[in-house]
Amino acid sequence: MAIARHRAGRERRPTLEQVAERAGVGRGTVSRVINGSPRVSDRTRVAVEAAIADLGYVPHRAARALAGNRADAVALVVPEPETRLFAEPYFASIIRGVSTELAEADIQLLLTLSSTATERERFAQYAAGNRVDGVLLVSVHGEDPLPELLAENGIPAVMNGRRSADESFPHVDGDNVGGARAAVRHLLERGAAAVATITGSRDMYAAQCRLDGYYAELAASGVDEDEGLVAHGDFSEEGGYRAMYELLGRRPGLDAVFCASDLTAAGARRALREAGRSVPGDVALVGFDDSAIARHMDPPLTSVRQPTEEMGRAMTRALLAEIAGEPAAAPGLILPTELVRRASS
Amino acid sequence: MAIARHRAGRERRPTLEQVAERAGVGRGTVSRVINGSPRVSDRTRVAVEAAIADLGYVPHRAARALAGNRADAVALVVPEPETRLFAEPYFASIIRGVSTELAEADIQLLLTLSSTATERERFAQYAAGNRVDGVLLVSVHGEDPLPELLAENGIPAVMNGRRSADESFPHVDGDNVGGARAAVRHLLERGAAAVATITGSRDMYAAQCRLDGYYAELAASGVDEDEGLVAHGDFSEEGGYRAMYELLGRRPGLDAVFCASDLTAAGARRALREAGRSVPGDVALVGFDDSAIARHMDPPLTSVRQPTEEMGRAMTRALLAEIAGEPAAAPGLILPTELVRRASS
DNA sequence: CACCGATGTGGGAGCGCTCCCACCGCGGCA
DNA sequence: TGCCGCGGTGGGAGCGCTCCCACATCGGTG
Repeated sequence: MAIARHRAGRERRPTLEQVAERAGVGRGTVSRVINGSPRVSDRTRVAVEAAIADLGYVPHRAARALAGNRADAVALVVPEPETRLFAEPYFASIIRGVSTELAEADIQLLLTLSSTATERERFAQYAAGNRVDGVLLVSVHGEDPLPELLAENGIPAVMNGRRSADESFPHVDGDNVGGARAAVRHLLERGAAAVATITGSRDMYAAQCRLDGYYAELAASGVDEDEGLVAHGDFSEEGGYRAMYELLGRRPGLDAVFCASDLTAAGARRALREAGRSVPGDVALVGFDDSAIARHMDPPLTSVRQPTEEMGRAMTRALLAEIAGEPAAAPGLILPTELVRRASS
Repeated sequence: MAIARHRAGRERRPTLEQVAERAGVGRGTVSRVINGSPRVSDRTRVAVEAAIADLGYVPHRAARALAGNRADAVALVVPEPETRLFAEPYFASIIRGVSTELAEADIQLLLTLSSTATERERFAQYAAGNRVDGVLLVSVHGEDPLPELLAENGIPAVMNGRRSADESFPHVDGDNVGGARAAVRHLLERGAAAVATITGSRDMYAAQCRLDGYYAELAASGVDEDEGLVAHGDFSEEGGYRAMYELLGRRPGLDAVFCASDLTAAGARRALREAGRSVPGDVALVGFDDSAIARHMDPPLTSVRQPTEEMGRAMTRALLAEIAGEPAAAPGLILPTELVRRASS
């Protein structure tokens, strides 16, 4: 029901009008100075700036938004079931990237957790209700109606990641294929004879890419594929644990495993320990995401890091461009990943 | 420089006026219905609600804010150097609590990362510029000028944690003393003969509380204090590592350690492993915060969990009450903590 | 010397709401 | 019957901006 009462004792802030009076100019001129219009003489600009400083004037956001038919704010939408995302450095640094980029443009960041599909539809409504200029989407699943809802309503939006190879929605993603290739190449270079992999959820495109990268690197290195070395996980620790046992049962001689996520690697590591295999002595292990777990595993886990902060910045820049009506250069942007070597391989 | 151009193709949303016309009433009446005023007859209310539904009307936030002299938004301020906070489930679930509570009140959440002290002052300016109705503060350090700046400007604010025992600023905190006591009691009950502790940064009040709890529980259990069993860390892994070696040097016979944070415990665990001590066989280990690391340590770490989601909700409720001008019931609120038992003890 | 465009500038007209005052109609009371 | 009070209602006035049109002013041009 929103906020009911006015606060007492909060002094009234100076208005444009007062600045204008003080500077001895008209309202329009002050507005021009504030918005960096070139159509103001230097002398006038200096005088206005002085008045602004004197009065400690700060533009009133709501008034600006109302008059200018914009919000000067963008929303970052996070699926509620995945607030675990917050627990990832991945996400933290995306936010940092978004935040710095927005600060430069003097645009506010609204954080929205949406749980149900209905709530996401409601959000599209709200977004349309002139509350935000654009939307940043994180962790979008295949069935999520939000991207299309936003598109229908003509609300600029950019998502993190892709839902398929030919994603038409504007997006910024890390190079999953390249990261997986680097990981596998690293294992091969270390002399691994049988490199296995534990995949992520099969219905997620990122998991598919990481598997593709695995195959691609093997092919490039002239190593024959062996389906017995591929086990399916679901990005979870438990999935990694089960898949590792599966692999050990099928190919006891394997000496390296590329896991589709750090959590998966943690599960695999547990299974390996139970099975009496040492890491990296018997089996070398590489994960993906470079999350907090990776650094704190025993031994610390080699992992693929995505340029997350830069991804946040890139998403934001793309969104601001879209909002400004600039024609999109490309539907999406793929940023390079990096292998972080630690003791597990 | 804010957003320059208008978007094309975005259909114009219906206004209050149009709803009024459709329902055959005046603007004021529709406004009353929207704001839940009791001074509307049932028949009129029904008619207006029907018109709202027909038109898919959504109030225009900026217009509301401007006319009503409020923002319907609160800011959550996170010190930039501590975006590592994001990587904590602690923080993630505070956000979840804040977010759900705000959603119920239909108030927006603004996320602000502020790095430097100057930037924090600038933020106080902005906050005063009618951008937000209130502010939530996380991870406030002793020298931070922001709380006082906000207070001077009469901006409602609530912080998470305390800077000292007699914190006068409105706050919500977890029961650090109680949590530490529970941890130590647990270790004693398991039969530990010599319970050591590794503290957090000495200049942080939370660290002091956890140490106080350690002493308090020992006293309550009739165990004599032994300064040799207390080593100082700084909440970091490296600090825990060093402190653990210090302890092992001084009291080789210790068989339990209460660590002021999970990260500290991870460092201690590494030192113990190097020293050939098993966990929990030789030494039982307990951490604090119940972070992601705790679950993924080997063995999984017993840790003290704070009711973080509830803390987020409580902070928000307190803030909304303050904004509404309700007299604060108490300067602060302390919520109980809980010991999560795992294999490390 | 009249005319013109390029610069600057002032200020009216809104943006979509909330607030509040005026007003209407009705029942109860003297 | 006349008057008061009150639940309900309409709509004017503004919130602080941006947009844009109108109006200087000034140096070239023909």
